[in-house]
Amino acid sequence: MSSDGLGSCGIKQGMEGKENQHLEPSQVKVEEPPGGSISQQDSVSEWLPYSYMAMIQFTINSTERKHMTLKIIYTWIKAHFPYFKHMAKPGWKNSIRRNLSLHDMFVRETSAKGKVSFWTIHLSANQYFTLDQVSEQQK
Amino acid sequence: MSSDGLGSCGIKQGMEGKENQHLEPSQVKVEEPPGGSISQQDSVSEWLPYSYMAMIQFTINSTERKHMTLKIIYTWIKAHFPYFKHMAKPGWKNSIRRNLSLHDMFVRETSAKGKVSFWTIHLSANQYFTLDQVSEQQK
DNA sequence: TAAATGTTTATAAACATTTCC
DNA sequence: TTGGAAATGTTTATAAACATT
Ligand SMILES: [Mg+2]
Ligand SMILES: [Mg+2]
Repeated sequence: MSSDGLGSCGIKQGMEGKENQHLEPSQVKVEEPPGGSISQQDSVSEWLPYSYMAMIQFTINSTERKHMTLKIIYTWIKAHFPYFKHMAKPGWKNSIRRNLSLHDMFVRETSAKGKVSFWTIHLSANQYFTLDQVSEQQK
Repeated sequence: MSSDGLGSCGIKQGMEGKENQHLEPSQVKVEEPPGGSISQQDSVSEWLPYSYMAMIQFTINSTERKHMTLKIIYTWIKAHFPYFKHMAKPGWKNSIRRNLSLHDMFVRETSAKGKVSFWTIHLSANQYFTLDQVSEQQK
């Protein structure tokens, strides 16, 4: 029982609406690769791989200075989780912004000259989790 | 501009689903009173009258000891807001529980003998708003 | 003025814990 | 007393309204 709160979030995406609960197989498997069955990569990308809170921690902690603009957070997450290239709902950026605001651990700071704002992780809350660390634990 | 965060929440209920966006008038006005047009009371009850956070504050602050069990919170809210007699979605109790957990201002305490748990408002956060006070301001 | 960014609330749901029958 | 059902409690996702930059 890991208690770091960074496990996979377990919520299946893409067919949660009432109108989609009885999809035909043809509607489920779109663009199956010609090679054969669906790859592990694609299978995994059907799921939100971690909570947004966890993914934002991985993202910000991936940099030396532990701070990042919103735009770069979007970019990093899309680059590191296949889910956001194919399956993510259009609201995923909304969800990231909502998590940044909601959780006290994420703190917005403004650059010395003003203008640019960076998201950081509250010092006393940061356990410096990174995606590499957590992926390692799952082996 | 009131800044107490207790204003009406402004979210219209009952036809937000895609499948309900173009209701016929006959579906909108059910059980119109024989007297004529819809009464002010009924009109108001179509709307969530305050945020759940505000309503829970009114509820707990209505008692001398400023604490209340979940069951009584349900009862008080249903008794004081017509919305919860007619229009509320089935998930309204879920929303109350979620708000109690989510907001730090609501604190669960256990009775001396154990067993019963009461919800209270964090002392430093309680502004002792009551429904009467806020209704008065709207006149 | 428009788009991007930031904040807050509602709703549904998964899941855990506690209490009741 | 105990086992299962119901109630209670916690957390996350998603959509949306709205404010600010
Ligand atoms: Mg924050
Ligand atoms: Mg609380």
